[in-house]
Amino acid sequence: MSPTHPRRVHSNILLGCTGASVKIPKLHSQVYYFPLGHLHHASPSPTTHTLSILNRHRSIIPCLVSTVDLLADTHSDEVFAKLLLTPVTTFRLQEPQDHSVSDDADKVVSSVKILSQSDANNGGAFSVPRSCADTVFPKLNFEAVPPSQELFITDVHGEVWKFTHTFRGNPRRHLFTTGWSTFVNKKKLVAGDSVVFMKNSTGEIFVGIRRIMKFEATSAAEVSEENKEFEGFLRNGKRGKVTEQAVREAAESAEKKNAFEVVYYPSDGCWCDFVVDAKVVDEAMKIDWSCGMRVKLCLENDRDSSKMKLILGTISNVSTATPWRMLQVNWDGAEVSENLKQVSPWQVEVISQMPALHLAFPPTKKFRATHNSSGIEGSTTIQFLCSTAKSSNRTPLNYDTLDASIKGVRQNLLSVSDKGNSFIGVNSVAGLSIVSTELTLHSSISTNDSSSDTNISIDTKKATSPSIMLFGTIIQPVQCDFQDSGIKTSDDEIQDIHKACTNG
Amino acid sequence: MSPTHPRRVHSNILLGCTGASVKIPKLHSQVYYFPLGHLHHASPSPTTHTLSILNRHRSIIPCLVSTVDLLADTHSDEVFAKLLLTPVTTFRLQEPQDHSVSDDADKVVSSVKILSQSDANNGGAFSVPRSCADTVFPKLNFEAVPPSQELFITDVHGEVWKFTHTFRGNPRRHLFTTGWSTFVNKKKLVAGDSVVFMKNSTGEIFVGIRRIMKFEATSAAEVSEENKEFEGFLRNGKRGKVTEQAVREAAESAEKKNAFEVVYYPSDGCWCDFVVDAKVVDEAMKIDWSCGMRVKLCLENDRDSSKMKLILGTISNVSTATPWRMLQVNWDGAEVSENLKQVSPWQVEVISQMPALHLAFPPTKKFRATHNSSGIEGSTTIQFLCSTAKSSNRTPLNYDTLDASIKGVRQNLLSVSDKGNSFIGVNSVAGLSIVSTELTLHSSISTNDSSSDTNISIDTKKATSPSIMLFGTIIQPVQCDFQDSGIKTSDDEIQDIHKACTNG
DNA sequence: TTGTCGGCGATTCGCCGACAA
DNA sequence: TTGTCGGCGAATCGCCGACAA
Repeated sequence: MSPTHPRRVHSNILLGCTGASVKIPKLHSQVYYFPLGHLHHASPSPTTHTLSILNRHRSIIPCLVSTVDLLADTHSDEVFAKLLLTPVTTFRLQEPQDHSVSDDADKVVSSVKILSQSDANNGGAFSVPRSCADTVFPKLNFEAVPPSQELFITDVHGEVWKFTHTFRGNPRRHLFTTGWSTFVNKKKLVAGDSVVFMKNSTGEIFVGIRRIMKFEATSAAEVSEENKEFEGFLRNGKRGKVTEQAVREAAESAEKKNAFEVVYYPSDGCWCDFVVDAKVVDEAMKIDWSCGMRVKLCLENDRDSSKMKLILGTISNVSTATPWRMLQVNWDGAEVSENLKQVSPWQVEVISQMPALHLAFPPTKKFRATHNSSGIEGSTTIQFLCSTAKSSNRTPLNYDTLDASIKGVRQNLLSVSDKGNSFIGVNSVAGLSIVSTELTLHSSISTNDSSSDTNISIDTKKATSPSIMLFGTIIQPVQCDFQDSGIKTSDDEIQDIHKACTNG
Repeated sequence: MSPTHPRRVHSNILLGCTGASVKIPKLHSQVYYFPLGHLHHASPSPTTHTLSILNRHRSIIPCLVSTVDLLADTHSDEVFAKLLLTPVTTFRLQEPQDHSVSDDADKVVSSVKILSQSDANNGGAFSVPRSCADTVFPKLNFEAVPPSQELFITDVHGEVWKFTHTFRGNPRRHLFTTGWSTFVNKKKLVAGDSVVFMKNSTGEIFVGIRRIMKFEATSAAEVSEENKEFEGFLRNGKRGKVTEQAVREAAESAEKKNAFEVVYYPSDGCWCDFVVDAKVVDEAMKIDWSCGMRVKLCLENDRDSSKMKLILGTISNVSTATPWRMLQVNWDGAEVSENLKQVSPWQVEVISQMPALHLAFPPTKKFRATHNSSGIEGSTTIQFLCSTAKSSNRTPLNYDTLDASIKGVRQNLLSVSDKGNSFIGVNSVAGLSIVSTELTLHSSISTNDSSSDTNISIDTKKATSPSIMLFGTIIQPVQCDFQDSGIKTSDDEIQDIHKACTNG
C-alpha cells in the first residue's frame, strides 16, 4: 500500500531507532511462526472471520528465515523488518551458525530524548541532552564565542539534515538552533515524540524517530476527529501496513508449505513475538507451566531505555491451544499493558525459590508494610504453588527439585545463546533477568522505595563485574547465594537494597 | 485502507466536483459488470496473474445495484462511488422505475476554475472569475467601499471555510483574500488544481477540488522522488484505493453469485465504465459493429467543462472476447488518450450518413482546404464503409437501410432514457451527440476553424430551443434535415457554422 | 542539567494597486 | 476580464538570556 519501496536500513541504525532490546531473526535461522501472534500484530481486535480461518490451520509453524529486510517507512520514519519465511517439516539439529556477524560488529553509540514542549513548539530550539553532546556529537570548540558547529545528520532514508549546534545561555547548555525548526515541521514531530541520535565508528551521525502513540478508547467520532490530523501516518498504534488480509494469506501459504512474507513493526507500545527462534521456544516449552507459578518479566524502562524494569506475577491460567501467549498472569503491579495480561512462555522466567530461604531474616518494619500493602512475598507464593499443583493433579514439587529444574533451564538457555540465538520481540528470557532474580528478592524484603509496587530499575550500562554477552545484552554471572554473589554495580538503587538487606 | 469512513456526499455536489457528464448508476437499476473494466480502473497495467484469474470467469455479469454510496475521500477530497452489486441470472424486463428522483431535482449551479500561479502561490489572494461571482456567490453591496462580504463555504466533508470576498483593484475585480491562504495550505492545492464552487437552491455554497495529475513515465527513481511530496494522497492518477486484489475478489464473488462491492473514482484523466446500465449495453450491442464504421465520441472539453469536444474515427478492429472496449478505433485527431484507442460500443455513436446528402451543396474554398488537410468527409467515409462491409462477408447496406437502422437505434435510446437510465462513465451515447451529429457534418464542410483537426465545441448550457432531458443532460430534438432543423442556439461557434453553411 | 518564559530582530505572510495580456 | 509583479504593514518565526525546577 505504501506508494514506493521503503529504503533499506542498516541493522544497527534500526536497533538504535527501536531500542537495543528489539531482536530481529537472523538470516537462515530456524524459527516458529505463530499466525495468531501475526494477527494480533495486525489488529488488536481481529475479526471472527480471520480468527476462524486461522483456527483451521496449525497454530505453530516451523520455518526457515529465507530473507531479512530491514526497512524504513517513507512517511513516518518507522523502521520495520520484512521477512520471507519458508515452512519446513523438521529442523536440522544444531546447524552451525557459520555466517559471521562481522558487519554488525560496528559499534553504534546512541542517545534518545523525548521532545519537551519547548523542543517541539516552534521556539526553534532543541535542548540537547548533555550526554548526547558528550557521547554522540563531535566535541565543540569551547574557545570560540559562542562555541558552535554545523552538524550534518542522516535520517533513516539517507536524507541529510543540517543543524547548528551551539553551547550558550546562562547557565550554559547545548542547543540546536538553525535547522531544528525545519526538521520538526518536515518530520511532523510533536511533544512526546522521541529523537534518537546515533554515531557509528566512522563518526557519521544518524537520527531516528519514535512517535508517541495515542492509545484511547476509539469511538467513531474520535477516529473521525483523529483523521483530520492525518499526516501520512497514524498515531493510534494501528499500522495500516499489516492487514488481516495479509495475515490470512500468510497463514494459508504456510499451510501449503509455500514461502510467505511477514512484516514486523517493532513499536514500543506493542509487544510482538510472532516469529520466534525455534530453540528459545523449545526450551521454554520444556518447562511444565502450571497455575500458581511465580514468573517475572523484563521490560524496557519508559523514561530511560538504558534501564530495565522488572515486573513480577503469578500464572493464573495456562492455555493448551497454542504456545503463543498460553500463560495468563496476574501481575503484582497495579497496572500493566493489555498486551501483558497473557504472555508467551519465552517472554517470562520462572522465579527462583530463594525467597523461602531468605525469610529466615527477621522482617523489618518496612518489609511488613510492603507485605501488607502488596500481599506478595515468599511464603504466600509457595502456598499458592502447592495448592494449585495439587488441584491440577500434578506431582507436587519440593523446593529442591523445583530449584534444580529452574537451574536446568538456565543452563539450556545459556548453551543456546552461545549458538547465536535470536528472535523477534523484546528479549526478556535470559541474560539480564538472571541478575534480576536476585534483586527481586531483596526488593520484596527490604526496599526503601515507598511506592506501592515492587518494580525496580537496574542500570545495565554501569555494571562493572565480569560479564558475558547474551542475546546482545551484557549480563552478570551470579551464584544462587547472594551473600557471596558476584554482583558489583554502581547503581544507587541496588546499593541501597544491598545495604538495607545486610544491615537487617 | 483509509483510516476512517469517508463522509457521504450529496449526489449533486458529487456531480459538481466531477463534472456533470459523470453518471452514477441508480439504486436498484439493472447493470452489467465488466471485471476487465474494473481491473483497468484499478491498474492500467494489470498483472498477468489477475488477468488469468479474470479470464477464467465470465467477462460480462448482469447485476442489480443493491447499494449506492456517494463518498468523499478524507485526505484528498476526491469523490467516489461505492456500489454493492448483486449478480442475477436474468433481468426482469422493464421493471417500473417507481423510485422518484425528487431529491436530486435540486438545481445546483456551479463554477470551476483552474488555479493560476497567483491563486496558488502564497500571495494570499484568489482571483474569483466574474461568472462565479455573478452566478454562485451572493451579490455584493457595491455601495460599500470597498464592497466586501464574508462567505461561509462547505467542503465535501461538511467542514465550513470562511472567505472574505471583495471587489477592488484597478480595474476592479472579484477577490478572495482572508481565508484563502489557509484553504490552499490545508487542502494542499497547487497551481493547476481546480476548485469548484457550487450553490444549491437554498443558497448554501459548497466547494470541491479536482487535483491535477502528473502523468509521467514512472521510473523507480521518479516514484521515489514523488514520494517525498506525499501529502495523504497521490497525484499520479494511481489510486491506492482500488487494488487488483479487490478486483479479483469482486470477480470471484460475482462468479459465485454473491453480492460484491465495487468502488469507482470518476477522475477526469480516466475513462471508466465497468458498471454500465443494462439497457444501454443491450442497445449498443444490437448494432452490427464492423471494421470501417465511422463513429464519434463526445468528450468533455479540457479547458471549459461546459463545452463538449467531439472526435471522429474509424473502427479498425472488433474484438469478440468481451463487449467491454471491443472496438478499436483510429481517431482522426492526431493524439488521443491511451484509454480511447479501444472503446466500448456504448461510448460511441455511429455517424449518420447525412454527409452524402449535403455534399450536393457546392463545396466552398474552405471546404476544399479542410478536405485536403484532414482527408475526411462524406464520400470517403461511404467508400470505406462499403469496401469493408464486403470484405467481412456481410450483407452490404444501402444508405436507406443503414440510415433506418441508425434511426432505430436512436428511437431505442430515447425510449430507454425515459425509464430513468443511468450508467457509470462519461455519457456519450445519446442526447447531446444527436445534436452533434448535425454539427459534425457542418464542421467538415465549412468550419472557419483553422486548426488541423476537426474537433469542435458546443456550448450546451446556452441552448435555447425546446429541449428534453436525456441521461441528465439537456438535449435538442432535431430533424434529419438540418435546413428545417429545430436548432437554435446562441453559441457563436454554432452560429458561425450555420451561416457559413447556408451562405455556401 | 534542562524546561519554560518574555524579549527582540529578521523574515516571512498576506493585502494592496499598478500594470499588462 | 484576470494573471503577475513590487511595495508595504503586520504577524509570525526563531534566536537570545533570564529564571527556576
